[in-house]
Amino acid sequence: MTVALTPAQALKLWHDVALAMVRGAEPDLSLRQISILLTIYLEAPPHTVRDLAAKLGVSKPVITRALDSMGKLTLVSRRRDDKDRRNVLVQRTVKGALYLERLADTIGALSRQV
Amino acid sequence: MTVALTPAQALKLWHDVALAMVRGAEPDLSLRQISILLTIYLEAPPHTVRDLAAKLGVSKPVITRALDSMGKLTLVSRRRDDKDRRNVLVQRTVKGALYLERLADTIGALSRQV
DNA sequence: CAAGAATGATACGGACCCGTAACAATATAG
DNA sequence: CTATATTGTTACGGGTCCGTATCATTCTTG
Repeated sequence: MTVALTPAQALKLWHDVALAMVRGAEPDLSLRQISILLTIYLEAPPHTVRDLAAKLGVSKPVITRALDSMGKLTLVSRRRDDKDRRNVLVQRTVKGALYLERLADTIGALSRQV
Repeated sequence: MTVALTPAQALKLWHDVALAMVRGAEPDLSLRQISILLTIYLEAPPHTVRDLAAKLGVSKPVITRALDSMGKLTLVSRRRDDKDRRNVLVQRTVKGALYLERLADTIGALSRQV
């Protein structure tokens, strides 16, 4: 089943969700951080710093720093790859899953009001 | 006609749109800035600094600074209220309208792929 | 092995944003 | 007219993020 939002519906939904996130108690993640978080949780592992940087079109330090800050919030975690110890594998956490679950509920609920 | 996104659809849509915004050439606006911009363009005027601060649940300086930076990008403009010269009325611009038009198209197109 | 490539992290200088507190301009109340 | 309230802006100290360049570690190649 396809969704097919009209432009007006799209803007209203984006407005409502952005407002809910700004007003909400959750720490304000940047658009880049949210992109990284969603990529980790929606796409198939493994996720390396290099892959994420390429996917987002940003430099590697941007990813490293975003993982630092989201790691402090325990939204993601990092582990060395035993196969190739140069790589770092980015992994999901319970808290990160809960965060996105709440986000999905928010978007879903607001989508019913557009 | 209602939209009713499932949680999985909601996250995928948010992921795709966030990724498009991060990868896009547009200047990266923060979530707060986007909230302000959408409020100005979607809700009925007049929009004052005080009203926007209350609506977003942030302090007035946050609004002033966001208007400064978005004003530099000519996404919004400001004008004194002649009725009460303490007030500042936030106004739309052609460039701001085009920015949101592109955003709406992006969301609309990606919504058809969830 | 040794030399080169690849990966992620760090250093650095600059830009931006935050929240609190003060401020100038304007309006309102007494 | 003076005192008070309201509005938006600015100042300040602190934090975060950016992009570039550099670094340590690890792998690969010859």
